[in-house]
Amino acid sequence: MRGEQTPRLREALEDDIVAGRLRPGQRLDEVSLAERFGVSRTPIREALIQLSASGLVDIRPRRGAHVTLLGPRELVESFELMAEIEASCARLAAARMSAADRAAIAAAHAECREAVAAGDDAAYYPANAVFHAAIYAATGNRVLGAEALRLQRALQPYRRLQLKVPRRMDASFAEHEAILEALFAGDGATAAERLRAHVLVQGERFMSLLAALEEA
Amino acid sequence: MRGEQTPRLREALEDDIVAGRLRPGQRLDEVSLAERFGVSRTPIREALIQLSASGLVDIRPRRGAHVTLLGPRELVESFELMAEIEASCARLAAARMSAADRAAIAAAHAECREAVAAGDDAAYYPANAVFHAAIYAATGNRVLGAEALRLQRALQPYRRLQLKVPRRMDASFAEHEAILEALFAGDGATAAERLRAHVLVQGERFMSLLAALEEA
DNA sequence: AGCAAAAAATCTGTATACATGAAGATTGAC
DNA sequence: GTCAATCTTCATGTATACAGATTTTTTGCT
Repeated sequence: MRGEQTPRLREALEDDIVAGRLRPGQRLDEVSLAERFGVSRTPIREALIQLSASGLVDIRPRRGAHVTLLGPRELVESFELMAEIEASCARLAAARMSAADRAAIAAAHAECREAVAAGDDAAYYPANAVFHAAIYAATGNRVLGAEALRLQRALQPYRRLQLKVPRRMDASFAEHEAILEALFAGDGATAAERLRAHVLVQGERFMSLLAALEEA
Repeated sequence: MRGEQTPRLREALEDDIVAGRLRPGQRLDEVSLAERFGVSRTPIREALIQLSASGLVDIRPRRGAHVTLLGPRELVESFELMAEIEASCARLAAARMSAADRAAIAAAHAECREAVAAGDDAAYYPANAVFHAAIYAATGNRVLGAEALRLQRALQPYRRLQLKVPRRMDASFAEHEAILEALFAGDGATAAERLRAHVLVQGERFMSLLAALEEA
């Protein structure tokens, strides 16, 4: 066949993981996946290796590939890294964003507002991701932006759970508003601090949820 | 054979790239590499994919693998990302480092001092890397630390050139001293700012060098 | 009936084979 | 002599084959 299998497979698997159709910890059998996608094991294997590198899949020698299941410690550390990177994005975006960047952020924020007004969790979820991504893009630094996006996707499966926390959506939107205010005022330091806290609180709330779940 | 080839190959190739034996832009022919290491193309291919994910190798469809050659823009952006991450490390390390972490940083700094005293570029180079790595480790955040190390290695091939700038070693060491002072005083904000500047200046100096080279 | 040990089945890791697309060489024309 | 087009060669991408290891199942013993 023509040389287009591996990227397609990687994207398909990535979508499955990020969207939650494949859950953290689940085994990824090469033969089954090969049959499912109608290809041989080779491109499946290559796609899994790539996903392993971006953190979505965990491959251990002779034990196969599994959807990454972060332990409590790694989860806290990952959210902290995310918070630091997003804070950097905010600081740089405040200093550099173009009019188009500003418009994109405002548009994403409006999307979030609509979801909140409608009380629609399912709609807030992607709108939130777009809002954050718009800030990454506004830094003008594509390497930094790509890194932020990679982390965002790696943590997506875990955020899913946490959004079920009551009233989280409203609190999240209020935080967005404060971030946006500082950002548009050109106050990078404040925007960075608020965005850092916004991300960190997600990690903390998730940990609380995790602790509660483990009690049961 | 036993399942130990791919990791070994990845490390060998990574060493070759980071140490400069394989230069940015150089082609990585799968068949030649397979012959050189006495294995088939399969594990070579898997190692290359992994290196591609960590940024050391660039694979383009039907065009083969090459040692990553960052363009001017990507280089500036990568150094900026590195600067942001290292600044975060400094801030967190100042707040959290243990006595052992402090000792490790001090030891690495002493190594750097010896290299400077001896005027030994070749020795300063790895000692500098260890000094920075000690700060990453002192954050207590392994995910963050791993990310910082990954970037450090990806940029290593470019730093090599830049260390040839006259008197850069002395300036670098002086900056280390200022960073260490703030760090040991528990002043995370100052340590972060100094480390950020320390990394950024490397990127800028490199760009000047690059511009000078392109003139010739 | 429960547990342990051995055998069978299965899956991973590596090697090899083959086809398609790309790069280079050679030949022909201007 | 130079440029272009075609053909040849070669490398990548995918498929398939095979060996070793791991896991599961089955069987025998307590």
